[in-house]
Amino acid sequence: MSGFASAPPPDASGPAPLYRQVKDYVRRSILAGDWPVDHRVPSESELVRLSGASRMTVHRALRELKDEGWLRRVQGQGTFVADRRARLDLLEIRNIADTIRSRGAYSCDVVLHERSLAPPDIVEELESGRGVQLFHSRLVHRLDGAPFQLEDRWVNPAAAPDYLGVDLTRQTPNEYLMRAAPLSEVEHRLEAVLPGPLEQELLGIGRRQPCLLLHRRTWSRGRVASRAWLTHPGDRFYLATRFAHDAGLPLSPEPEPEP
Amino acid sequence: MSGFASAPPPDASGPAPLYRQVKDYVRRSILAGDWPVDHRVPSESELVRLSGASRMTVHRALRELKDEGWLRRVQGQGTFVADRRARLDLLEIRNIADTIRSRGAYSCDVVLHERSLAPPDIVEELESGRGVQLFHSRLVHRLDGAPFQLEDRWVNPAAAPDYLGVDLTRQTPNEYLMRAAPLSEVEHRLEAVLPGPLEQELLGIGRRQPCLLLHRRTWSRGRVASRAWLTHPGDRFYLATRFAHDAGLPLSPEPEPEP
DNA sequence: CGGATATAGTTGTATATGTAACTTTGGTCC
DNA sequence: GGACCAAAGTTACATATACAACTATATCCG
Repeated sequence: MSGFASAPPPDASGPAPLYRQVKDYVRRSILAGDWPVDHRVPSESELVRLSGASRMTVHRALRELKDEGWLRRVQGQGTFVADRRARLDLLEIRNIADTIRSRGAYSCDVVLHERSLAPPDIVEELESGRGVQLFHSRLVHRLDGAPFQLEDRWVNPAAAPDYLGVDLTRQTPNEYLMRAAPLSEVEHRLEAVLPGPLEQELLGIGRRQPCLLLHRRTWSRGRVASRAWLTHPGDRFYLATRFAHDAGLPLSPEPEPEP
Repeated sequence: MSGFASAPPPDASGPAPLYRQVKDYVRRSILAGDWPVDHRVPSESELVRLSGASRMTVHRALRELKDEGWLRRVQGQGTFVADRRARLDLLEIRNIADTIRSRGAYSCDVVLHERSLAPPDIVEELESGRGVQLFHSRLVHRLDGAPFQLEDRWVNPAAAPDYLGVDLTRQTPNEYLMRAAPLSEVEHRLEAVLPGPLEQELLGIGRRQPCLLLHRRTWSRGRVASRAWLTHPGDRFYLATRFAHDAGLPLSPEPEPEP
């Protein structure tokens, strides 16, 4: 076997770090279906042998995959493929590209990117004048090639006049807008839906697959800058975050015996 | 300064690992407000001096904090406190019960409220011993009489021994637990699902009605206190946050007059 | 057979060390 | 003054090594 370094980094920024190669190898094996849930992943020493990396490097790769919800590790026992209903953060509003990149290779299809006349309800939500043409884009964000999120967005030309000139494959709408139209306010609404046929096809999902739909509206300089629908298959993991409160513990009652 | 090891592990399972102590120190400094956004965090070598740990250990702590969104690191430059404002939504998810009350008359049916032997996966999630009986409750929260949310919850007796004696029609599980087992940490996971027949009946919804399913796990005093499934018909509003950014203020053109 | 014990294999943490890449700063030279 | 270069300080990656903690299995002994 061994398929290390078989997927060179899509970007040309030199070879990926070793730990990353090991991660990719394991992740690919899972995504390809070679290792089903609860399958026992080669041990650290085994992967050392397979990859040629040191144990610390292999350990780091596996630890990060565990933290990201791909693996389940049991001390004294081994490493296993985790149940994929595990976490992925959607509601973390940082841009989708970073979220995906932290878990695999990011890519996207630009299905639509044009100026067009919006239906009345959109016009109303964007609080723009009637008859004004708006920018409209639709993207499929992909993780390791598989559809991950469908983004349908209307943009207010008054807030981001250059939107049509942006290469959305190099910069997500969110990334561009954050720069071009500094965010002043955001509104979110979350919903569970059964998508229509078009969305089903773009996302590559079945008819009975429920999805999370995140409605999002952003303001900039007192104007509505954009209105987006972010659709996300609901069986592939979801938002998870863990928030520590510090439980009211004293902040530093005991100084430090500094040598 | 120095407040290392000031927050002893809430659980009594021995001292926290070193890298964890360093993480906690940095996180505490941020949460306490000592280090504002863009504040420059002590360098690795500085933290080595302060903590007594090795550089690798300090490096791991900072790297994980970066991965978790607390820090921003720039090679050749330093480590800075990241801007987490855009992630506030996560915190908003906490008070769902209050959300229900704010919309109308609240009532609930207690479908189940007992001590019972939990299936293995639940036991694992609650991190309780095998063979230990746990508390189990299932409620239908109603808004103006109509089913609004289905709550299925397992409670750790070690964290809330009196749970069975609580009148859940007068006090929601969440309300009781907040008092009885002070919250130290929360984990959420969100999912879109098509509920099974039982849930459909309890919620009074149709076969093709997708729902939002919020997984929730709470910690108290170092223990997992409870694990809950909150099911919510997806055609009703679920989460709506609007978050203002202090639009008028410049984005800190002058970050930090660091001596 | 049953139980205690030793052993091998696994993951978790920690350190010491080295190299590479990047940024800022300061100085030198023209 | 301007361009170039060197040095210091920073983060990033990788390795070798060691020990600790935990699990499962095999073995020995009564």
